Amino acid sequence: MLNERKIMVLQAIVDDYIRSAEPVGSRTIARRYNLGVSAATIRNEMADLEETGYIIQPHISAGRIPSDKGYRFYVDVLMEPEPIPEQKRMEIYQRVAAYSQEIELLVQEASRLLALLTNLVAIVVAPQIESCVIEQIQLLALDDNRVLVILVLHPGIVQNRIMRTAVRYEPPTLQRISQQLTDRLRGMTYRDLRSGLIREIHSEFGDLGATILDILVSELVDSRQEKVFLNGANSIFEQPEFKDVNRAKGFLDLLEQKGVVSDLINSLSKLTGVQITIGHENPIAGIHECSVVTSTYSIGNEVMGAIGVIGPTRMEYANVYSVVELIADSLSEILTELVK
Amino acid sequence: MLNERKIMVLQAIVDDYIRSAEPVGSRTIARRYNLGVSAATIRNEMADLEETGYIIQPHISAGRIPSDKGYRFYVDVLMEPEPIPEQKRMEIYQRVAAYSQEIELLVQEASRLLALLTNLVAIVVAPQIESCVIEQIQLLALDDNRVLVILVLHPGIVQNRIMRTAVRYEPPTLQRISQQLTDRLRGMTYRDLRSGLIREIHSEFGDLGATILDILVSELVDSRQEKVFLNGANSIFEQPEFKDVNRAKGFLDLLEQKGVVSDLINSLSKLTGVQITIGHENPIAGIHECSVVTSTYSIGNEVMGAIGVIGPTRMEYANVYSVVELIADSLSEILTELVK
DNA sequence: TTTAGCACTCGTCAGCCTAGAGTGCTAACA
DNA sequence: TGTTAGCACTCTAGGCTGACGAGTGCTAAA
Repeated sequence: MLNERKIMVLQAIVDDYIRSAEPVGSRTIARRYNLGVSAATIRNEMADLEETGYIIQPHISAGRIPSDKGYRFYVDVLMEPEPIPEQKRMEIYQRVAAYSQEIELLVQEASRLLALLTNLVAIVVAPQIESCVIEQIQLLALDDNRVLVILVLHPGIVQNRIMRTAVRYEPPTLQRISQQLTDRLRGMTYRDLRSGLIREIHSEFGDLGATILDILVSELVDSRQEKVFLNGANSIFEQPEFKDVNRAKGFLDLLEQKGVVSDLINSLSKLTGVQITIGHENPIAGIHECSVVTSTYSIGNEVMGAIGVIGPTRMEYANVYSVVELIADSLSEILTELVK
Repeated sequence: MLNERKIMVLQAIVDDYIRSAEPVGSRTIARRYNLGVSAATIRNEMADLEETGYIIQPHISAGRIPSDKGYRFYVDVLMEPEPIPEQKRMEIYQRVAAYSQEIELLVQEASRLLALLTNLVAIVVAPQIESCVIEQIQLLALDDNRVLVILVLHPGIVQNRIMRTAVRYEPPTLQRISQQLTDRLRGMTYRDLRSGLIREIHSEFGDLGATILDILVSELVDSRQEKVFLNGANSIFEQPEFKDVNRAKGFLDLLEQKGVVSDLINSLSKLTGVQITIGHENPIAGIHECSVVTSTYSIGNEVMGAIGVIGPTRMEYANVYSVVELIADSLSEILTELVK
């Protein structure tokens, strides 16, 4: 469909536009990229490219910019992921690894780094405790009327909650109940807990045990809404497409609605590896002029969450691709190592 | 110094400017606020007010806007905190209280609410664990080479960290060490731990105990940098003073440097009650055109952190004052109740 | 002391113009 | 048949201008 020269012209347009954010004219291409033909010839090719939908003319006397279809072709066919030098790879890995005491901090740092390296808005969905396996439940007497409930989930996630009690519970009692609960629930996931099973188990325990089960389930309600972190929201002001305040504000407001972002990320990260979604390919209206680059991160073989960036369709795909991939991989590696 | 009428004129200027964000002219005042005198008279008064520094003329043929000194007078003398209807007070209290399972969530929610109600950027400094008293230390075997260290601090703050060990520790051993550490450290603060004391204690314990002490101290390093939450950063775009993208970006970038904000808040919240700092009164260059309204929140009688908003000097002081006060009070009340 | 009137100063905005970039078309050329 | 040069045309960005309106300070009269 596209002959050699058309492809070269398209590539020149995409490259130039990504760099300059200005519509690219035929003369610019002829001058800057020496394709061996004159501007007039390039004009003809551009007319064809426009007719087949790869490029767009914002107004009649302007240069051309890539369409979503043009970017898609670029990403699928032309783009070569920009290699990241080994030293830089190490640096990034180290910097993320420095936060490996706590999973949430780790993920946050990955997000921050991602924003920094791409100059885009970084989005990270924290590990989803829904599908984590319960490892241990421990109760701890704090004083006469407070008990600390500690829940340890498989890949090293610890959650706790303080519970009020009417009477004092002695350590041996708590120890016994801890053991009972652990024996009964070990190996289950949060998801299992929610599925009616809870009611069945409820009766097996005394008052305290039942109350704790309730706490676990209500905890679950919190965890249902995934934790999403945004980073580098400010950096979008560097992009000329957001020089208009209202547009920038609209975009940020949209991202602020956390449900929106996690839906987006989840819908995109069904597949493994780096996914690129361009403009109107995005399921959410309102970001039809944005592209999203995501990947998932895992512990062992299990996908734990997603990470990605969002920015204008005009973004440095080759670089962003590599960075997202690298950070997702680093994260997986560190997390896997962590729970080994 | 200021006679009755000058005060009325000043009040009119401040009120009108806060509302409209446009320089206020003498005719506007004469028309809108019926002071019983003509525009010309008001002009004379305004000339005097300008000479004594209460108002400023942005350019020669414009109306007047309040200076920092003008706002200061307004805040100290003229302003009456805007009463919040009982029903709304309840609503706010309830909404914050809904998150009382966990202190950090609670504080976050207060911040979110503050941003929502004031349309400004809300800043909250989370409880400072530095000055919290250690209540209990508990060790829990997770598996052959991981031990969970749980630290319970006095006002209901729980921290945990997973520790790698070379060998397996049996529950009784861990129980014994937990008890030893708790006995020895109970009643101390993080701050105490840092102060050389640690080395002294170090030798009293075996390998594991010493390692755990180290973890507590390194935990401390993290906690040193206070947790600061920003909320509602987007809302500043609604303020006309930030209609310029670069200015807005500069402001947000400044706030992003978390050290800056916590220094700011700390320096302002030495005193109890609501503090208002206007324009150049602020210690930080870069926000000389902003005002900051802060208050502290406490558990019992001990100040735990600070909460506040930052926005352009032109802000609805009366309303913001009341809201900040209410939320700080609610927070204190809920937290105090929580640890009782 | 207050007020009306007047001359004066600016900032804003619409309208106009120009320079520059870019196009499509046509005709000539290889 | 594909390529190129030339040309007329279109459109935007940006600068300039002049009218308008808001606002002031000053003066003189009440």
